[in-house]
Amino acid sequence: MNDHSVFGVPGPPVPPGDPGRDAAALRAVGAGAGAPEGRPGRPGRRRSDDSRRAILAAAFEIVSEVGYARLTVEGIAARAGCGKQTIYRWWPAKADVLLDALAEQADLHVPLTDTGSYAGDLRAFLAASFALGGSREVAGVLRALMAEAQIDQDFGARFRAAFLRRRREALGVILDRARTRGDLPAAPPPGTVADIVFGTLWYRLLATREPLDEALIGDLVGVLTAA
Amino acid sequence: MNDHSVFGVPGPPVPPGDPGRDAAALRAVGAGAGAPEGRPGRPGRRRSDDSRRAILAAAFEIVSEVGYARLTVEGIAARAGCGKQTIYRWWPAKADVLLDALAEQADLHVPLTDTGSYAGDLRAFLAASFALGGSREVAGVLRALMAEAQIDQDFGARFRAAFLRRRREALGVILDRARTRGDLPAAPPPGTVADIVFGTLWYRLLATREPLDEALIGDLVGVLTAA
Amino acid sequence: MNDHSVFGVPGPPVPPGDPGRDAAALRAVGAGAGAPEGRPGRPGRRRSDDSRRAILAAAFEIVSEVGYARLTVEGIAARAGCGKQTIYRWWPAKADVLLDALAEQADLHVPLTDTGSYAGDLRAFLAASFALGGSREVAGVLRALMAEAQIDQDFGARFRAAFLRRRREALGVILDRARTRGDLPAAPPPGTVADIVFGTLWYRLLATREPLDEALIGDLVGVLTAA
Amino acid sequence: MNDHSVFGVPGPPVPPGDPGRDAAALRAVGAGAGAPEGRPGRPGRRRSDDSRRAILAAAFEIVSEVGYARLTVEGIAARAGCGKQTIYRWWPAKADVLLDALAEQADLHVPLTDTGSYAGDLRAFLAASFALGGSREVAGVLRALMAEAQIDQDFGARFRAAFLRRRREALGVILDRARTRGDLPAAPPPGTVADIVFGTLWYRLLATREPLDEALIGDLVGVLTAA
DNA sequence: TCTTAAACGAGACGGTACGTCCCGTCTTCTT
DNA sequence: AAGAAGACGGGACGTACCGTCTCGTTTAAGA
Repeated sequence: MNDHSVFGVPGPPVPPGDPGRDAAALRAVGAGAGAPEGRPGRPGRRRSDDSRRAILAAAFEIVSEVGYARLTVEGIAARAGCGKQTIYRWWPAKADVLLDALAEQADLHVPLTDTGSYAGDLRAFLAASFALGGSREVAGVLRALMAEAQIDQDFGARFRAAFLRRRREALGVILDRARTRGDLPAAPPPGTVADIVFGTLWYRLLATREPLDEALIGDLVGVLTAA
Repeated sequence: MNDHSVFGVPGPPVPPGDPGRDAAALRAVGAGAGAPEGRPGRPGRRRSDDSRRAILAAAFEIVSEVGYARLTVEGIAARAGCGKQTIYRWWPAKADVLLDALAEQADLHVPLTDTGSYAGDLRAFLAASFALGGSREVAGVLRALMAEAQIDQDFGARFRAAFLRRRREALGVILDRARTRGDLPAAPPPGTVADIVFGTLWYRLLATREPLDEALIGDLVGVLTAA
Repeated sequence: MNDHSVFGVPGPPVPPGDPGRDAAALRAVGAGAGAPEGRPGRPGRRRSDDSRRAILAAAFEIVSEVGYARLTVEGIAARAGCGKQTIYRWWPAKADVLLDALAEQADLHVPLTDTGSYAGDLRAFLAASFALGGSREVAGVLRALMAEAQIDQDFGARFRAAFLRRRREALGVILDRARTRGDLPAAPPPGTVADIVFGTLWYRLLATREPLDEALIGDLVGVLTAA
Repeated sequence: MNDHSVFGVPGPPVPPGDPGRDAAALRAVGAGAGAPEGRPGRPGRRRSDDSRRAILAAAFEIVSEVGYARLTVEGIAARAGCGKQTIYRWWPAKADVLLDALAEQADLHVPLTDTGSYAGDLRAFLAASFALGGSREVAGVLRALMAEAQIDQDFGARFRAAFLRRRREALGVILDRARTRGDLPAAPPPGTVADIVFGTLWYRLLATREPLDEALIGDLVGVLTAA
């Protein structure tokens, strides 16, 4: 397997053991995006996949049209044609809806194809990451999620676990491979490489809002393969 | 002059020529932190400096105690013992209050002492910047401001102009000096150096929330002086 | 049927045919006092009758204690233990709340018993009307409503339709009966009789604030049955 | 002297004895309309008559244009080109400004010419009173004043003393003359006559808002001279 | 087939904060 | 001392959403 899925990798969508109170929270991150099957052997109506998709689409559209500040749960429900409770039942906060919507709308898969060299792998990884931010809508959602992660501590934890950490793990695969191969520079250490790579990327997105272009990829690869 | 003030450098706080309608909005960013002098030769009660300071202190305290999500204009007014209108009169949004509060509470001056080498200058710059983020309260405010800058477009523009750009300009002084001195590496270009430096810094603050430590300074300086 | 209810006479409180968009506004005047039944066969939580009653009671109490000038929607909500929106959802203005509270608290029914003579009917009508104004609280509410009707044009129209007109209609029944019976004086015409009767009553209430006593009843009946 | 001035009759406009704290309140009612002379032998700037007139005119215009609900002290000051303090210095409430504005704008003098008969005097009195209410603007102001008198107890007392009582006194002159002359009916007593006359008049103004026409005069005179 | 249980749409609920308006007071400089 | 100007502390407005709580309805699983 060459690809690394951002969401949904580690386990089955629904924890089979305990459909308890916190199940929604767990499901909502990384798994809410998956199939909406409630545990099979249970009475009662099943989760509506139509609603789920309508909600994600509505959230993505609204945030694209009017921005995160004007994204409200009531607005999502109205556009999706569902009740508010249906949203609160499955996602703990509107940012989680957006996180799932991102996974639904954008291709978050990072190619981890072995290009034969650390520089090549890095270049491919950066190109794919930059492509993501190339979409105005996706960039807006990413900015909103990172912002909300600062404001809502709980969502921050979920965002780190479900999104940021997986990107770092993906980069980790490349670094492992380079170490095995023997063309990984001694410095800086892998953790710092990740900080520099993702830091630069996010800084462009959040602070300068300049496009993520080819030149930057060259510069970053240059800096990280120099020593 | 060796120091570079983050706020208030380029010009006098109050535009001397035209005390026009939008002066309040202008003053509120980066200059609202300055003295609250309405032009003296004008009728009418003067802006209360007591209130101004009470508001900034209240904002900083509240955000330190309960976080940005629970910082409200009403809460600031209540703690500062002033009316809400007094806040709205001088700051366009609560984030602007916080931006001024930051300038009031934290030492935002960056030392630009010439240490004799690019590496030394960079090391000093990073140490001072990291020291800022070392305070739990200041780090919290910085996170909140960057978050709000993503959510409120107008504040984003003010935040970039009043804060982010000035930090880049400070770093620019170091890079200029290195170029003159002749020990600036050919790559990466200055703009990318800034992206990498600030990107890494902010990424630690926003994403990993790991402490900004000595090791990271060494790694960054190493990477940027290698080529 | 001998009695003439001030509110709710012409039809059932809730128009059975069409529960349209403006139903709330209609219900709020003269019918808001009735049962709070949203049509049963509708989804969604029903209107809370506890809240409705608590709001009316709170409004009446506050206005009795501190006067109409210090009656605020926020105060009503606080005392009633409900949200402000619950008030705004069902009444267009605080005066309408008070109008319903009046109907809830005071006996606004006017006895139209046939006493056998115009003078007797009139005397009974006046006695019942005066009794209303005899309560300090009810008199205060009536003054406030008439005042608000002057200041808020829209409420004025509702007040006339829901209160003033119905009183006139009640008096009209007496006049009709007298005409049929043949003991109605030729002059003045019925409309003027109503103007004189209600005018004198309201003038005492609003302008002189003297008690509405037996002597005045005698004088009025005397004047109107003289010719 | 045949005429009876509504305002300013009983005494000199400025109480000569004590220019104390409450002087403004006293002067403001019925006397604020008079000459704006501060006590002559006093240092300091004299009261500006320009401002006084500008304020009264502004108040009358605003209330005519947008109604009493939207009449604010700030609005008056802005249109009059004066400071708010200048209003608060001379009038205790905006309704008092309006009361003075009414006296300034409308002819409130009631003709007490002796027509030779009670019926004739009454007819002339009513015609003059009805003429007042014929102006849309003046009617609006009267409605607002009576409304405010219900809501603000203190203004109510001033309004009764400065306006309502004087109208009653004017009618009292007619009644006295009729008694002397011998053509005053035994019933109803003078107080009730005033209640009926003014009650009917105000009721038309406040409640039915129908025009005050000739027919009503005839009916009233008929009723009151019948017995 | 009937019962039970869950999810659904709808929408009212108690509540918090918003940003605005205006109050009446308090400086400040000018007349 | 009064005037224009205008900032001040304060209170209420009417609105927007929050997250929760009924409602009647729909859909499934188990009896």
